[in-house]
Amino acid sequence: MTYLNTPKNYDVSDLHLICDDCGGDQIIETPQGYVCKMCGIELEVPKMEYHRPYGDNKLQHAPLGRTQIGYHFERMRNPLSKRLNTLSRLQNIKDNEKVMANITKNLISKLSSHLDLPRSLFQIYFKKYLEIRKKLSKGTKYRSPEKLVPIVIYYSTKFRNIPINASDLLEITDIEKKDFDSFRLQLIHFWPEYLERNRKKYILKRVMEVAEKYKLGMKFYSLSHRLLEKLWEGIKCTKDDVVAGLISSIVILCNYKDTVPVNQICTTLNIRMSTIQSQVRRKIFERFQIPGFQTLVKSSEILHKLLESLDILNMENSSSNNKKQIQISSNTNYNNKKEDNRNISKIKIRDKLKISLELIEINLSNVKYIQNALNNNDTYKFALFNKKYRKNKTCHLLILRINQKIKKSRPKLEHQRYNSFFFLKDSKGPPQITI
DNA sequence: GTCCAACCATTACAGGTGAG
DNA sequence: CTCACCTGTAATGGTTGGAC
Repeated sequence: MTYLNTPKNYDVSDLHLICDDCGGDQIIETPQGYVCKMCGIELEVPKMEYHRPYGDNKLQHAPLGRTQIGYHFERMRNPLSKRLNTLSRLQNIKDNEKVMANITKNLISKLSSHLDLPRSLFQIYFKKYLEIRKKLSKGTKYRSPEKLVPIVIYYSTKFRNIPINASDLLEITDIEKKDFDSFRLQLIHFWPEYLERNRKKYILKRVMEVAEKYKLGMKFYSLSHRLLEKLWEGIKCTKDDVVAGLISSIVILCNYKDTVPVNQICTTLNIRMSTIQSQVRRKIFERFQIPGFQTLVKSSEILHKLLESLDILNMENSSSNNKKQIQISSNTNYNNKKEDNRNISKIKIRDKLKISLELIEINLSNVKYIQNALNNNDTYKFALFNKKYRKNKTCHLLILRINQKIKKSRPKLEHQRYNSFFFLKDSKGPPQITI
């Protein structure tokens, strides 16, 4: 490759350039380089920028920005070189935190623009980054912007119910998936409010994305919404995208089977269809003890019957007319709030499936699941807190006895959310509650 | 109308990962 | 070490469209 040092006031023809492609000598100069007039090809010969020639008897000064105090040899020859060195060293001293802040800002900008995230979130990311970094002790690996920024961006975005794809994020960052995942457990210490985020809102946003992409309309959305509300307690213990995929797939299989393949929905939500299949098998069929599960698609008719029995498909009767709300009057009303009444709701799964089961949902506020020697395989035990607890440090004990017939299908309790849970019973008699 | 290849959806299963 | 959960992928099945 030939490098040309082209002085001012020269003619391109003086350079005797020849086109690499057609061999023509009609070459013109453009801002991008030399171009053949005949075939329009840009020549491989690079166009070099010309500046004034170097004069070793002059100091090179940059006109703007930081002062450039000559080259090394020039400085050495200068009688004031020691002073220049000192000044140069002083000028280069920078506050480390400022340097890190700049790196962080650049990284946030880069990742946000790659993922098309709203520009308005920039300051939120930066503040959250500083907040978490402050809590991390020096020397910890997550203090570096390369690791902390992706984590902050991911969780801050999800916290605001804006969909974000973790694998896309990981692709353009330096953090390993292993580190990214392991910080999830630590996140609770630095950001306990994250656990309180509105997951349902995020999931419904994902469902809305599916509805818009495949033009399924608002009916699809409202069916999914109702299904989510009815099954929430049983299906919530997994990733948000999986829950969104699960309810979308069930509604698709029941009402839109010929419109969109389930596989497409899963691809849109970045999950595997096999995941949805196992979710349906365990969380719908095994949970409700419905026999006859073959595969996801082949079981669509049974799912349709289930949705009918849950009164989800009947949009006209959308009011909860078959949902019994039972208020338990109690003098343990904490802070005199209406919401603190204990609600017991029953949803009957009708005989279309010939299953005589009832799904009991009990929402309890100010309770704590007791995990100690008091527990055995036959009961759940909860502590009910009230005003008395504050004064006397005493509380009521709520014991829920599990019906022996369905003991095998005892649902797993999530240790983080005690105040609402489901269990199944057969149709004979009410659940036994001892207070 | 039939055949066949290409493509896509679905199913089945092995394997990775992390919690207990 | 076991189990639950999820992912990745090969195998299988079904559909579509072009050639004859």
